[in-house]
Amino acid sequence: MSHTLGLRQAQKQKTRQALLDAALGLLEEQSLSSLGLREVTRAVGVAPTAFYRHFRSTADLGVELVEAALGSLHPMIDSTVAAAGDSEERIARAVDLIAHHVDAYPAHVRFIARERHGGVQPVREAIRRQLARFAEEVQAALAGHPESAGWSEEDLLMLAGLYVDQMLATANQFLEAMEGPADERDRVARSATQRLRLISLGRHHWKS
Amino acid sequence: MSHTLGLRQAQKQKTRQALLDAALGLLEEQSLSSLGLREVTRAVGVAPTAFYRHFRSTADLGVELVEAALGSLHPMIDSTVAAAGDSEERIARAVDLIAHHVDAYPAHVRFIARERHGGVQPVREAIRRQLARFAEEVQAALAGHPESAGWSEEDLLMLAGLYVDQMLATANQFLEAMEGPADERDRVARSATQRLRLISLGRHHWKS
DNA sequence: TGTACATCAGTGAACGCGCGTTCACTGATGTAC
DNA sequence: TGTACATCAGTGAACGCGCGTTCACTGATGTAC
Repeated sequence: MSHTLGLRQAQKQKTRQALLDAALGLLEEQSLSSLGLREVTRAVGVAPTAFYRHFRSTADLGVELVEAALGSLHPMIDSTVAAAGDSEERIARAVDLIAHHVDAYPAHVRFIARERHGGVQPVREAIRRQLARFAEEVQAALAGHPESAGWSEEDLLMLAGLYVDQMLATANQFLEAMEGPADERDRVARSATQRLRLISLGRHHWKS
Repeated sequence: MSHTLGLRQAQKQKTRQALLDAALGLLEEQSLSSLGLREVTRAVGVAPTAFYRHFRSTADLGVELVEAALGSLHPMIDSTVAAAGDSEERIARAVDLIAHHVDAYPAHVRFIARERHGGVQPVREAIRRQLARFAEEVQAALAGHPESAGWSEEDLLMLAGLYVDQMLATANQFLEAMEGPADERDRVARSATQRLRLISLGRHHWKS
């Protein structure tokens, strides 16, 4: 390692992370636009004023949460869209990957769903940017498939956007299923698989 | 007409509607979970306590807004899914209908997008119920098509859900396009049309 | 290693403000005769 | 039509409370020599 953080910096990072974690927890039951700075500091156990050492406002904190929730997700694309195997294998892998991601990070998934169209403009913008990046990356990965021969750039981006929307819709359905009966999860997985199969079918018969 | 409302009842309805309208306006820039009762009454010009003559809470008002935003939309299904014409004609009509609806009721569309995954549980529930009804109605309409021969109930509902999600996604894209350059609207219309074409293609090659 | 000074993450008191909710009220509308 | 009483949508004062933000502070950590 090139440089260890000083004690002071390390402690600051720890508090900062605690604020982010506490906020994410509180956001499971409300929207960012009603999240109070004092709520967050109270949950962490620091003075309200300590908040300002890390964030300008709760909106600012929200933008950071977007990065935490979506920033690390980009490598997932290669392991699905650009992976080996036929359509059916890729679909199974994608649905499985989404299910596991929702299990591992339910609060992140809920946060993105909630704030994508939420009341805080900078956060909406940050999510929109990240999702646009996802769409472009999926587009690039799709371009590598032999099935994409003859497709225009525009239509490939259309298909990529459709896939990204499906990814989010499926993640939300898994999330909602967590609060219902146990077999609801399987139902969601089956339905999501069928949706992707139908899209895949449409793709293979596109302008051919 | 069978009975005219008394003056008192008529005036009460008028105030009630003014509260709903004012709330919808305020919700263009924030989430329901941060909407204050006093904000709403201030916008209307009545005393804060007057609010309680009409709603228990802002969450209660939100549920009423869901009915206002989605309740009147059910007849739209017949004029698209169950209408005459081939796939291409139905797709053009659907995209056009969505575009006009967003132009006519932008605040309703924004409200539904924002609160579908928002921080107020009873409102989320109300939206979920309405969308489930839409999906069932689309399913029933799809069942009337000759192309649906051989489809299982489950797969028809899957397809119906896909269409409902597309409807919402497209409405949101039109809404976002209203804040951008004028040609963005056309781009959204074209992309939505292509998405529906691809889904339609997949549908026609399903298990055949 | 020790000393003197600088930095800065977190503190705690204080502020003015708007919130949701309660309560007894007013006065126009509705109803019974 | 007129009178006496009931209803009830909207009022306005009052309450306790938590909010975001300011400010000067403290004391542990960091740095220069």
